[in-house]
Amino acid sequence: MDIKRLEEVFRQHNLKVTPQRIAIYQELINSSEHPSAINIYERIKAQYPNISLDTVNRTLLTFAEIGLVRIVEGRGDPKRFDPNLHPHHHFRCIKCGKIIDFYNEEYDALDVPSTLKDRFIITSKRVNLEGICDECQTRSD
Amino acid sequence: MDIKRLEEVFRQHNLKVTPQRIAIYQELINSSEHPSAINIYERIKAQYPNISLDTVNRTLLTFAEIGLVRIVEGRGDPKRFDPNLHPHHHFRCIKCGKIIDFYNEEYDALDVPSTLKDRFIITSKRVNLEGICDECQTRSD
DNA sequence: TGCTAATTAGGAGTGAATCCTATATATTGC
DNA sequence: GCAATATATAGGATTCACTCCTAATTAGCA
Ligand SMILES: [Mn+2]
Ligand SMILES: [Mn+2]
Ligand SMILES: [Zn+2]
Ligand SMILES: [Zn+2]
Repeated sequence: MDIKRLEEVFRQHNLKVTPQRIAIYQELINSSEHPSAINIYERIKAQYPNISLDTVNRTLLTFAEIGLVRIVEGRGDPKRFDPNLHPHHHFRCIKCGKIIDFYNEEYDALDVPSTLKDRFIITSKRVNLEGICDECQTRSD
Repeated sequence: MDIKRLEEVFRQHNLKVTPQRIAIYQELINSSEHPSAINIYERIKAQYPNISLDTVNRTLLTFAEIGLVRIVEGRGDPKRFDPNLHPHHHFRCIKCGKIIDFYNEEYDALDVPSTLKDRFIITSKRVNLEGICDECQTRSD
Protein backbone atom coordinates (compact mmCIF):
# COMPACT_ATOMS: atom_id res chain seq x y z
CA MET A 1 0.00 0.00 0.00
CA ASP A 2 1.50 3.32 -1.03
CA ILE A 3 1.30 6.51 1.00
CA LYS A 4 -1.45 8.05 -1.12
CA ARG A 5 -3.66 5.05 -0.48
CA LEU A 6 -2.72 4.96 3.17
CA GLU A 7 -3.75 8.59 3.60
CA GLU A 8 -7.05 7.79 1.94
CA VAL A 9 -7.64 4.99 4.42
CA PHE A 10 -6.91 7.32 7.32
CA ARG A 11 -9.36 9.88 6.00
CA GLN A 12 -12.01 7.24 5.37
CA HIS A 13 -11.86 6.47 9.07
CA ASN A 14 -11.70 10.11 10.18
CA LEU A 15 -8.16 9.70 11.35
CA LYS A 16 -5.84 12.62 10.85
CA VAL A 17 -2.88 12.08 8.60
CA THR A 18 0.08 12.49 10.93
CA PRO A 19 3.74 11.80 10.22
CA GLN A 20 3.83 9.42 13.16
CA ARG A 21 1.01 7.29 11.75
CA ILE A 22 2.66 7.11 8.39
CA ALA A 23 6.07 6.29 9.84
CA ILE A 24 4.65 3.55 12.04
CA TYR A 25 2.87 1.93 9.12
CA GLN A 26 5.97 2.12 6.95
CA GLU A 27 8.12 0.61 9.65
CA LEU A 28 5.62 -2.22 9.93
CA ILE A 29 5.51 -3.07 6.23
CA ASN A 30 9.29 -2.91 6.06
CA SER A 31 9.57 -5.76 8.53
CA SER A 32 8.51 -9.31 7.91
CA GLU A 33 8.85 -10.78 11.36
CA HIS A 34 5.54 -9.63 12.85
CA PRO A 35 7.07 -7.09 15.24
CA SER A 36 5.73 -6.00 18.60
CA ALA A 37 4.91 -2.39 19.50
CA ILE A 38 8.23 -2.11 21.29
CA ASN A 39 10.13 -3.43 18.26
CA ILE A 40 8.53 -0.75 16.13
CA TYR A 41 9.12 1.88 18.81
CA GLU A 42 12.84 1.09 19.02
CA ARG A 43 13.29 1.25 15.26
CA ILE A 44 11.28 4.37 14.69
CA LYS A 45 13.25 6.34 17.27
CA ALA A 46 16.01 6.77 14.68
CA GLN A 47 13.60 8.87 12.65
CA TYR A 48 11.50 10.31 15.49
CA PRO A 49 13.67 10.46 18.60
CA ASN A 50 10.83 11.91 20.66
CA ILE A 51 8.07 9.54 19.68
CA SER A 52 6.44 7.91 22.67
CA LEU A 53 5.77 4.25 23.16
CA ASP A 54 2.18 5.16 23.87
CA THR A 55 1.83 6.69 20.44
CA VAL A 56 3.26 3.61 18.76
CA ASN A 57 1.08 1.30 20.74
CA ARG A 58 -2.09 3.33 20.39
CA THR A 59 -1.48 3.75 16.69
CA LEU A 60 -0.96 0.05 16.10
CA LEU A 61 -4.16 -0.74 18.01
CA THR A 62 -6.01 1.85 15.94
CA PHE A 63 -4.67 0.23 12.79
CA ALA A 64 -5.96 -3.11 14.04
CA GLU A 65 -9.38 -1.60 14.76
CA ILE A 66 -9.79 -0.27 11.25
CA GLY A 67 -8.50 -3.50 9.76
CA LEU A 68 -5.27 -2.07 8.42
CA VAL A 69 -3.22 -4.60 10.34
CA ARG A 70 -3.94 -7.76 12.27
CA ILE A 71 -2.81 -8.85 15.69
CA VAL A 72 -1.13 -12.21 15.40
CA GLU A 73 -2.49 -15.04 17.48
CA GLY A 74 -0.11 -16.21 20.14
CA ARG A 75 0.05 -17.50 23.67
CA GLY A 76 -0.21 -14.40 25.77
CA ASP A 77 3.12 -12.71 25.24
CA PRO A 78 3.48 -9.20 23.78
CA LYS A 79 1.13 -8.47 20.92
CA ARG A 80 2.64 -8.81 17.47
CA PHE A 81 1.34 -7.02 14.45
CA ASP A 82 0.90 -8.14 10.86
CA PRO A 83 0.38 -5.77 7.94
CA ASN A 84 -0.21 -8.66 5.53
CA LEU A 85 -3.94 -8.71 4.87
CA HIS A 86 -3.88 -11.46 2.26
CA PRO A 87 -5.37 -14.71 3.48
CA HIS A 88 -2.51 -16.58 5.04
CA HIS A 89 -1.57 -18.69 8.00
CA HIS A 90 1.24 -18.85 10.53
CA PHE A 91 3.80 -21.22 11.84
CA ARG A 92 5.21 -20.13 15.22
CA CYS A 93 8.39 -21.52 16.71
CA ILE A 94 7.87 -22.37 20.37
CA LYS A 95 11.60 -21.96 21.05
CA CYS A 96 12.52 -18.63 19.48
CA GLY A 97 9.09 -17.10 18.87
CA LYS A 98 9.65 -16.60 15.17
CA ILE A 99 6.41 -16.38 13.18
CA ILE A 100 6.46 -17.45 9.56
CA ASP A 101 3.75 -16.79 6.99
CA PHE A 102 2.53 -19.46 4.68
CA TYR A 103 -0.16 -19.64 2.06
CA ASN A 104 -2.44 -22.61 1.58
CA GLU A 105 -5.59 -22.74 -0.48
CA GLU A 106 -6.98 -25.79 1.27
CA TYR A 107 -6.80 -23.93 4.58
CA ASP A 108 -8.31 -20.78 3.07
CA ALA A 109 -11.21 -22.77 1.69
CA LEU A 110 -12.20 -24.47 4.94
CA ASP A 111 -15.89 -24.32 5.67
CA VAL A 112 -17.11 -23.03 9.00
CA PRO A 113 -19.45 -25.60 10.55
CA SER A 114 -23.05 -24.40 10.27
CA THR A 115 -23.67 -24.89 13.99
CA LEU A 116 -21.17 -22.07 14.49
CA LYS A 117 -22.16 -19.98 11.49
CA ASP A 118 -25.75 -19.97 12.68
CA ARG A 119 -24.91 -18.85 16.17
CA PHE A 120 -21.92 -16.52 15.75
CA ILE A 121 -20.72 -13.90 13.32
CA ILE A 122 -17.39 -15.21 12.10
CA THR A 123 -14.85 -12.52 11.26
CA SER A 124 -11.65 -14.53 11.08
CA LYS A 125 -10.57 -18.07 10.35
CA ARG A 126 -6.92 -19.03 10.65
CA VAL A 127 -4.94 -22.21 10.92
CA ASN A 128 -2.10 -21.88 13.39
CA LEU A 129 0.78 -24.31 13.41
CA GLU A 130 3.34 -24.49 16.15
CA GLY A 131 6.55 -26.33 16.54
CA ILE A 132 10.31 -26.01 16.34
CA CYS A 133 11.87 -24.11 13.48
CA ASP A 134 14.84 -25.30 11.44
CA GLU A 135 17.29 -22.96 13.14
CA CYS A 136 16.22 -23.99 16.61
CA GLN A 137 16.52 -27.67 15.69
CA THR A 138 20.12 -27.14 14.62
CA ARG A 139 20.96 -24.96 17.57
CA SER A 140 19.84 -27.49 20.20
CA ASP A 141 21.67 -30.46 18.66
CA MET B 1 -8.79 -37.39 34.67
CA ASP B 2 -9.19 -38.66 38.23
CA ILE B 3 -6.83 -37.88 41.07
CA LYS B 4 -5.15 -41.27 40.99
CA ARG B 5 -4.22 -40.79 37.35
CA LEU B 6 -3.21 -37.18 37.97
CA GLU B 7 -0.82 -38.24 40.71
CA GLU B 8 0.67 -40.79 38.35
CA VAL B 9 1.27 -38.09 35.76
CA PHE B 10 3.00 -35.92 38.35
CA ARG B 11 5.24 -38.78 39.37
CA GLN B 12 6.02 -39.66 35.76
CA HIS B 13 7.41 -36.17 35.38
CA ASN B 14 9.21 -36.17 38.72
CA LEU B 15 6.85 -33.60 40.13
CA LYS B 16 5.92 -33.93 43.75
CA VAL B 17 2.27 -34.52 44.52
CA THR B 18 1.27 -31.41 46.43
CA PRO B 19 -2.22 -30.37 47.50
CA GLN B 20 -1.77 -27.09 45.63
CA ARG B 21 -1.07 -28.86 42.35
CA ILE B 22 -4.08 -31.09 42.73
CA ALA B 23 -6.36 -28.21 43.71
CA ILE B 24 -5.21 -26.10 40.78
CA TYR B 25 -5.85 -28.90 38.34
CA GLN B 26 -9.28 -29.61 39.81
CA GLU B 27 -10.24 -25.99 39.67
CA LEU B 28 -9.22 -25.94 36.03
CA ILE B 29 -11.24 -28.97 34.98
CA ASN B 30 -14.25 -27.69 36.87
CA SER B 31 -14.38 -24.64 34.65
CA SER B 32 -15.16 -24.62 30.99
CA GLU B 33 -14.33 -21.07 30.08
CA HIS B 34 -10.58 -21.40 29.67
CA PRO B 35 -9.66 -19.40 32.77
CA SER B 36 -6.56 -17.30 33.33
CA ALA B 37 -4.10 -17.83 36.18
CA ILE B 38 -5.75 -15.01 38.10
CA ASN B 39 -9.22 -16.53 37.62
CA ILE B 40 -7.94 -19.78 39.13
CA TYR B 41 -6.12 -17.94 41.88
CA GLU B 42 -9.25 -16.05 42.94
CA ARG B 43 -11.35 -19.21 43.04
CA ILE B 44 -8.85 -21.36 44.81
CA LYS B 45 -8.40 -18.89 47.65
CA ALA B 46 -11.66 -20.16 49.14
CA GLN B 47 -9.93 -23.49 49.71
CA TYR B 48 -6.37 -22.25 50.19
CA PRO B 49 -6.50 -18.70 51.56
CA ASN B 50 -2.71 -18.44 51.62
CA ILE B 51 -1.93 -19.74 48.17
CA SER B 52 0.18 -17.32 46.20
CA LEU B 53 -0.47 -16.16 42.68
CA ASP B 54 3.05 -17.21 41.83
CA THR B 55 2.27 -20.78 42.79
CA VAL B 56 -0.84 -20.81 40.65
CA ASN B 57 0.93 -19.31 37.71
CA ARG B 58 4.04 -21.43 38.00
CA THR B 59 1.95 -24.55 38.41
CA LEU B 60 -0.17 -23.83 35.35
CA LEU B 61 2.96 -23.22 33.30
CA THR B 62 4.42 -26.48 34.57
CA PHE B 63 1.23 -28.24 33.55
CA ALA B 64 1.57 -26.72 30.09
CA GLU B 65 5.19 -27.89 29.86
CA ILE B 66 4.33 -31.49 30.61
CA GLY B 67 1.36 -31.34 28.26
CA LEU B 68 -1.28 -31.66 30.95
CA VAL B 69 -2.95 -28.45 29.81
CA ARG B 70 -2.66 -26.18 26.82
CA ILE B 71 -2.32 -22.44 26.62
CA VAL B 72 -5.10 -21.10 24.43
CA GLU B 73 -4.13 -19.01 21.44
CA GLY B 74 -5.22 -15.43 21.69
CA ARG B 75 -4.19 -11.93 20.87
CA GLY B 76 -1.78 -11.02 23.61
CA ASP B 77 -3.95 -10.67 26.65
CA PRO B 78 -3.56 -12.77 29.80
CA LYS B 79 -2.77 -16.41 29.15
CA ARG B 80 -5.75 -18.72 29.33
CA PHE B 81 -5.50 -22.40 30.10
CA ASP B 82 -7.29 -25.39 28.67
CA PRO B 83 -7.37 -28.82 30.32
CA ASN B 84 -9.16 -30.36 27.33
CA LEU B 85 -6.57 -32.42 25.49
CA HIS B 86 -8.90 -33.94 22.95
CA PRO B 87 -8.36 -32.57 19.45
CA HIS B 88 -10.60 -29.54 19.26
CA HIS B 89 -10.73 -25.99 18.04
CA HIS B 90 -11.82 -22.63 19.39
CA PHE B 91 -14.16 -19.82 18.58
CA ARG B 92 -13.25 -16.61 20.43
CA CYS B 93 -15.62 -13.68 20.79
CA ILE B 94 -13.81 -10.43 20.04
CA LYS B 95 -16.27 -8.49 22.21
CA CYS B 96 -16.44 -10.43 25.46
CA GLY B 97 -13.41 -12.71 25.14
CA LYS B 98 -15.42 -15.88 25.62
CA ILE B 99 -13.71 -18.95 24.17
CA ILE B 100 -15.88 -21.82 23.00
CA ASP B 101 -14.70 -25.32 22.14
CA PHE B 102 -15.85 -27.11 19.05
CA TYR B 103 -15.03 -30.41 17.44
CA ASN B 104 -14.57 -30.91 13.73
CA GLU B 105 -13.10 -33.91 12.02
CA GLU B 106 -12.33 -32.07 8.81
CA TYR B 107 -10.21 -29.61 10.75
CA ASP B 108 -8.52 -32.37 12.73
CA ALA B 109 -7.62 -34.18 9.52
CA LEU B 110 -5.96 -31.22 7.79
CA ASP B 111 -2.62 -32.05 6.23
CA VAL B 112 0.39 -29.94 7.02
CA PRO B 113 2.00 -28.78 3.75
CA SER B 114 5.18 -30.73 3.11
CA THR B 115 7.24 -27.56 2.64
CA LEU B 116 6.55 -26.93 6.31
CA LYS B 117 6.76 -30.53 7.48
CA ASP B 118 10.18 -30.88 5.88
CA ARG B 119 11.58 -27.78 7.50
CA PHE B 120 9.91 -27.65 10.91
CA ILE B 121 8.83 -30.04 13.64
CA ILE B 122 5.11 -29.45 13.96
CA THR B 123 3.74 -29.94 17.48
CA SER B 124 0.34 -28.29 17.19
CA LYS B 125 -2.23 -27.58 14.53
CA ARG B 126 -5.35 -25.64 15.41
CA VAL B 127 -8.04 -23.77 13.56
CA ASN B 128 -9.02 -20.59 15.34
CA LEU B 129 -12.23 -18.79 14.55
CA GLU B 130 -13.04 -15.32 15.78
CA GLY B 131 -16.11 -13.22 15.68
CA ILE B 132 -19.05 -12.04 17.73
CA CYS B 133 -20.88 -14.47 19.97
CA ASP B 134 -24.66 -14.78 20.15
CA GLU B 135 -24.90 -12.98 23.47
CA CYS B 136 -22.82 -10.04 22.30
CA GLN B 137 -24.94 -9.75 19.15
CA THR B 138 -28.09 -9.44 21.24
CA ARG B 139 -26.50 -7.10 23.72
CA SER B 140 -25.37 -4.57 21.13
CA ASP B 141 -28.67 -4.42 19.21
C1' DT C 1 11.78 -40.77 61.77
C1' DG C 2 15.16 -37.89 59.73
C1' DC C 3 17.42 -36.19 55.48
C1' DT C 4 17.33 -33.70 51.28
C1' DA C 5 15.79 -31.73 47.37
C1' DA C 6 11.65 -29.77 45.57
C1' DT C 7 8.06 -26.62 46.45
C1' DT C 8 5.66 -22.85 48.39
C1' DA C 9 4.33 -18.02 50.34
C1' DG C 10 4.92 -13.53 50.18
C1' DG C 11 7.01 -9.66 48.75
C1' DA C 12 9.91 -7.27 45.33
C1' DG C 13 10.87 -6.46 40.62
C1' DT C 14 9.99 -6.31 35.61
C1' DG C 15 8.00 -5.31 31.22
C1' DA C 16 4.05 -4.43 28.38
C1' DA C 17 0.17 -1.84 28.03
C1' DT C 18 -2.74 1.85 29.34
C1' DC C 19 -4.06 6.20 31.40
C1' DC C 20 -3.52 11.17 32.22
C1' DT C 21 -2.95 15.80 30.84
C1' DA C 22 -0.64 19.74 28.98
C1' DT C 23 1.05 20.86 24.51
C1' DA C 24 1.07 20.55 19.57
C1' DT C 25 -0.98 19.93 15.12
C1' DA C 26 -4.16 18.56 11.17
C1' DT C 27 -8.29 19.95 9.33
C1' DT C 28 -12.23 22.92 8.48
C1' DG C 29 -14.52 27.16 7.54
C1' DC C 30 -13.82 31.73 6.71
C1' DG D 1 -3.68 32.14 4.30
C1' DC D 2 -5.59 32.40 9.10
C1' DA D 3 -8.05 31.32 13.14
C1' DA D 4 -10.90 28.01 15.54
C1' DT D 5 -11.31 23.46 17.18
C1' DA D 6 -11.24 18.83 17.55
C1' DT D 7 -7.79 15.32 17.37
C1' DA D 8 -3.33 13.51 18.33
C1' DT D 9 1.05 13.37 20.68
C1' DA D 10 4.86 13.28 24.42
C1' DG D 11 6.16 12.07 28.57
C1' DG D 12 5.35 10.59 32.89
C1' DA D 13 2.42 7.90 36.10
C1' DT D 14 -0.10 3.90 36.76
C1' DT D 15 -1.88 -0.67 36.17
C1' DC D 16 -1.64 -5.35 35.34
C1' DA D 17 0.18 -9.81 34.50
C1' DC D 18 3.60 -12.07 35.25
C1' DT D 19 8.40 -13.39 37.10
C1' DC D 20 12.09 -13.41 40.39
C1' DC D 21 13.97 -13.94 45.04
C1' DT D 22 14.53 -16.12 49.41
C1' DA D 23 13.37 -18.09 53.71
C1' DA D 24 10.28 -21.50 55.43
C1' DT D 25 7.81 -25.71 54.47
C1' DT D 26 6.93 -30.22 52.80
C1' DA D 27 6.98 -34.56 49.89
C1' DG D 28 9.46 -38.51 49.01
C1' DC D 29 12.83 -41.53 50.30
C1' DA D 30 16.26 -44.21 53.18
MN1 LIG E 1 1.60 -12.96 8.79
MN1 LIG F 1 -10.69 -25.63 24.61
ZN1 LIG G 1 12.96 -21.16 16.38
ZN1 LIG H 1 -19.26 -12.27 23.24
